Amino acid sequence: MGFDLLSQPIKKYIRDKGWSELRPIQNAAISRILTTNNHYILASRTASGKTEAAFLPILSKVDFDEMGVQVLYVSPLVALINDQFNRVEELCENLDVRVTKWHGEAKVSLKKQLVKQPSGIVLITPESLEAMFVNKPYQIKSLFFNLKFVVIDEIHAFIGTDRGIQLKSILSRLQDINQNKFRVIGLSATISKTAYNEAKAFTGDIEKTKILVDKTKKPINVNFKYFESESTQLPLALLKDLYLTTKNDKVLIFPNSRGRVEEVAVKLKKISDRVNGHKNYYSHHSSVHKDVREYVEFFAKNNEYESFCIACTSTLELGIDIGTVNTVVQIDATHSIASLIQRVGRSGRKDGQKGNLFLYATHSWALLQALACWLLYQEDFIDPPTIKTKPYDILVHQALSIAKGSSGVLINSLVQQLLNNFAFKNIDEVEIREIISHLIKNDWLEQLRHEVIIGIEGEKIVNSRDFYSVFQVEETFKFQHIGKTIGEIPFSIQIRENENILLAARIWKITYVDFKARKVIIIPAKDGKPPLFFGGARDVHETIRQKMFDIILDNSTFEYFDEKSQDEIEKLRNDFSCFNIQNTAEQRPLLSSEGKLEFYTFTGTRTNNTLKMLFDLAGINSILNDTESVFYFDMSKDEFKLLWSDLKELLPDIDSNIAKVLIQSPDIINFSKWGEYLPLKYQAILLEKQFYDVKNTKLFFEQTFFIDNK
DNA sequence: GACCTGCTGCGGATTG
Repeated sequence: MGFDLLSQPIKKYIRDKGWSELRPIQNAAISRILTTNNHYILASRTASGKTEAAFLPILSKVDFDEMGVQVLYVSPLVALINDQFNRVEELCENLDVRVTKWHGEAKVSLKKQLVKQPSGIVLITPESLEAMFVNKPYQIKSLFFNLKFVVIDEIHAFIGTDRGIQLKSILSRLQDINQNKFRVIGLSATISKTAYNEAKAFTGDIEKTKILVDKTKKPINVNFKYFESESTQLPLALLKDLYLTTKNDKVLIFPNSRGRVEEVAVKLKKISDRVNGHKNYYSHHSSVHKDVREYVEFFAKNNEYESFCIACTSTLELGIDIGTVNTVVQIDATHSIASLIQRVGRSGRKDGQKGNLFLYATHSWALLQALACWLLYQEDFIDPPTIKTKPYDILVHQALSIAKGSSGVLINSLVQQLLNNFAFKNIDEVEIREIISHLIKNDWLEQLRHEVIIGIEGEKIVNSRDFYSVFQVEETFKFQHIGKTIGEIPFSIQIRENENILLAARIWKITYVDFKARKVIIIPAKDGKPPLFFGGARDVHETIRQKMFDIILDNSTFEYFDEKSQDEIEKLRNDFSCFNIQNTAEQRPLLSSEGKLEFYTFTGTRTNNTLKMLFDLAGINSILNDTESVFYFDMSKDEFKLLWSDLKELLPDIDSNIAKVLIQSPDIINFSKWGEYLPLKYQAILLEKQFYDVKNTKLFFEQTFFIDNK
């Protein structure tokens, strides 16, 4: 067993803890990490002891008397670093190892101490690593030349994201300055089989990376409830039911948007006040100030007996420790199965305890989507990540980072560094040279003979505090009450004097707006509106849409449904009963009535985006409602069918068509922070992969047959 | 209706 392989101090730690046995993932990880030289991805559900699974063997194996930092732990969240710092320090209590936090809010004096005498374990974010490469290029070598292990926590949060590509690039650069080769241990929540290779890609050596999976699921009691919504506000009946369901419990509520989070928190609190219930109603999302959020986390973690209710967005989806939660509520569907799994995983964290999940829906398509996600979760299907095979935009960022960090680099050397970087393995030399020339042409880089340095325009970019991250952020207004910041909200028409607004589960009146300093002064009020936010809807994968279609066309009933939920599903089934569908994989309903046409595609968001672009290019007027995956047209079905075959002609030349779209509306590339620094042709490829889905659209054209209504 | 994540280095004022 794993235990026997561990070193004496680690064995003592386990005995002192009184653990009677190790978890399956821990046993597996200990023997593999200690007896092989492979990289590992440890995939298992939340609270299954993954951190210990990685650190017990690593602490047994590594000789911390050696020079240089020995173990680097990378996390997507500062809050997680602060949590894990305490756990790692505890794990090290029988060892003489220095553990250092390194992120934007960590103590500068401790960072300086580490630089002076590099050793032990460092906990860091990808952005702080990026900053080290840019600002401390010489120190990074003395810090990390002798690194033995890199632990990537919550690696699923990096898979299929720009931040993940940045992290890969940084790890590749770290491996280059390492005297040996460090090993990588990735910790992941349950991920899709189709994501395995993508997870392995973080180590730079797919062949030598093995995945250890513990498929054990937490048993969950699930209940679906339906309350039709007739306005933008949540129905009172839903709120009352929600109050009664959760009033004596420790609860997380996920209502999908920041505005809704505030609405839920304030309205439940009001009900609770009226009937003398508990007062522990909180809201937790990115616009609530960090101090307030930390207080909420602290309260949830440290009170044993009191009930509480936190309405939140995906801020509480990742592994921040908030102690015991008994019940999770999801209002309307999650956009993905992965997200549902993460949220479900937050309940019933104690061993042997069942989790409780309530899925409330306010309209039939949300109910259908929630059900589809739940059924796919039961079938162990998880949506595959979207993979950007040619991340030109992140390459631009890394090229600037290397140029800044080296203060002068030979062009050939820069090209080689990018070419050898495993984050960019699908981008070839011709492309890299073309992109570098474009950077030089626009003064982001400057050529001096065979070298490049940062150009005049480039200086503005790399010297900004915003350089280290690869994601976009909106500018926000600070909301302050007697000198205390309550939250930060992006500009909207609501930000004006005498407007009342909900924030941090309280109601406020705006008394003063300072547009120059972006500051808003607020005082408590009695009544107000949820804050407005503008943001894109999130992509839904075609498998979820396919499942939704399958549910509509079969006749199963669900024991975890309330009566109204079953009624709503039956209504949808009835709406589609006018079609004689035999094969749900290939046939799609085309509903015509009096010159109007509805085309139900039941496909993914990006495929719908691509279809929409093709309709636009062909001059066909259409309206897309992605929530219901339906297009509306003002024409007869015969006209449409004729035009449809013409659309196919646009597909072979899709690249130049996408380039046309870009020229017409250059802002469409705004989803990528570094995309605007690319030549147009590379922007088009980025757009094709991230916003559209040409591959699946081609498949859709090949497979799809229309079925008319009777 | 429609999310989230991170942050250097320096100068100058303030405080113990």
